[in-house]
Amino acid sequence: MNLFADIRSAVVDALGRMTAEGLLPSGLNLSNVAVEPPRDAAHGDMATNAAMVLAKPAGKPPREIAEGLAARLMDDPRIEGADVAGPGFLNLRLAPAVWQGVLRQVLEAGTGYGRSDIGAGQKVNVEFVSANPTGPMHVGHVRGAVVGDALSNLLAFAGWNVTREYYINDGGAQVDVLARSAYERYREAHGLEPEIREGLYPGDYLIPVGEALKAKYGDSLLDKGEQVWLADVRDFASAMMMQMIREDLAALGVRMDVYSSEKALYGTGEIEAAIEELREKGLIYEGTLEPPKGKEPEDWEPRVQTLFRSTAHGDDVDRPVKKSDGSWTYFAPDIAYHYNKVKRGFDQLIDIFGADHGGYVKRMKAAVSALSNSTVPLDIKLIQLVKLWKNGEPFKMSKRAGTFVTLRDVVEMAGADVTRFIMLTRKNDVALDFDFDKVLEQSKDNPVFYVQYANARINSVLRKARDAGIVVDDATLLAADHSGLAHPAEQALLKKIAEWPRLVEIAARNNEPHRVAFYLYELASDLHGLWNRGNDELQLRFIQEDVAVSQAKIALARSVGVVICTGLGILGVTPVEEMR
RNA sequence: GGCCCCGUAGCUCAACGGAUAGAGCGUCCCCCUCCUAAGGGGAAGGUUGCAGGUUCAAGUCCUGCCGGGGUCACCA
Repeated sequence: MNLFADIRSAVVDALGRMTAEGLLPSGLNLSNVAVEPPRDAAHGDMATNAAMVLAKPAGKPPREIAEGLAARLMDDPRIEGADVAGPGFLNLRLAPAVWQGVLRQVLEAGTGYGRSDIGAGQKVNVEFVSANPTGPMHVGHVRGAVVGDALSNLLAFAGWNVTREYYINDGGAQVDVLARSAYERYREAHGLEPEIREGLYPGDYLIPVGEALKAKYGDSLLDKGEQVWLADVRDFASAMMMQMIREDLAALGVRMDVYSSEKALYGTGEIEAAIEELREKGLIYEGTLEPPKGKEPEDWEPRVQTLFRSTAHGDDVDRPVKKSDGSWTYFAPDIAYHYNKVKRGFDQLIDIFGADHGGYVKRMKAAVSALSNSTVPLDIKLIQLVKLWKNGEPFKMSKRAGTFVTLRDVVEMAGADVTRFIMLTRKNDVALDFDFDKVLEQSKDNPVFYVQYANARINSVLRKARDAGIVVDDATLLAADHSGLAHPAEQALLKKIAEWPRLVEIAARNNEPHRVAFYLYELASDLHGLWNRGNDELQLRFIQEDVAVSQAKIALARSVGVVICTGLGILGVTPVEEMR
């Protein structure tokens, strides 16, 4: 289905024949042989670097290899031209019918066009969001949630077996803080003055938790010491927070497959087992860390700790897994959790972290490397900050939480579709400006609108055509004679559509869903361009006097629409049919 | 100071190790008897922070600097 992969196969076959004829040595490594769209359309439709890659190992000048390759590729009816250019590129020109055939592929496969099997059914776990259950999700979580979800969609589309997972950090001190904060709201629910001391969570969102605690416990917890109520209130409050977080995620269109609890790891022996596993590999020892080089913390004192020899797996220093009081550091359950993922049989792990967690990448990779004997790759994507803007100035206030802007605020102000798309208009490791005014604007400055508008225009064509009595169902469009689609603007659009399967594979291989958003923008741009040329050149309009000609052109428009809908589906954005 | 990310057109950003580094905004010029002008076409604009290295080929990989951000042992 991937035309570029198909032609690459032809190139590899031709190279094989050259080897058989003794023109090339056998056993050449072809992994770097690529077939890709040239940057400059004047270079033809596709280009291969085969001759340059093989020149050295084959001991022949690149141009000589390229000439031989060209001659053999010309036997392929799909290939109309093969010219050696530059330092040894082989530029290929494909028969128009090949490009027109793309329409049949799209109209046959529908939104399955571009689906790939490069994932080969491998099990991949995508862990994302993993916010502490101490309050509503805020802006900082939105981007990670969207990237994780879109990446999951993308990988599934490319043939991976994907599990979306949320790791609930409910085992640390911050849930105790939550409990104490909720307890004050519980007192408040009884008409007492809450004491929201420094360090507690002040947000109004805990008021309902206080009410619920009152409903459940009546006044039985009042005037009791913390040791009486802390555990119960903690569990109760964090469960309510998780409920709220699930609803927040749902509002953004994100659904998790698995929620894993940090707390649930304690007391089950899982942490101990994971550390024991490392110990058996000789990676756990009692020792003292050197103080950080250069800038030594004020209160530094040498201390004997239980350490994980993460330096054996690429980390810079070894990392403590136990505190001096013998309890686990936060890292220990993280190790156990990742070990758990390895044991569940995932072939590949992906973590989506905030950029402020960049310091944990090496140690986490070291742990997974150690525990999986380097068999399970862990890719960690760091998500940079989102800066909110409104009316030309930074937007910080939230009516709901007071101190921070929540996910809900963003979704309610911008809508889930717009929010999701914009969050994917930057690579994950670059900071992103989210301007409420701009993202809601209906103009070409706004990429969401721009892409949606292209789709709306296509639907408009289909409506008009139907009104004119032209049959435009996919089966009819599929059967139409597409050979008239020869104008450069039409061919350009066909080629762009042909790139979609390749784009999917590249994006999936690199775990980079933003590429889909950029592609859709380019595809929409080509559509708008063709559309506008129809203003001057009537023969480029989709709807013509001749029904058969119309159907061919509408097949092109419809195919663009299919790809836009497919791409938006991967991003988790609902296509807009009409934009009145 | 160590480590991580970023540095590309005036601005915001793309570019699986491939050819003459691309879009959008902004600036300038132009296009509505026409399926949605909520759009489109064109011009100008670059030593890809600097210096080396690897490679047939480097914005991309390696080393060292410069600048910005993040992070740095019993917090998660």
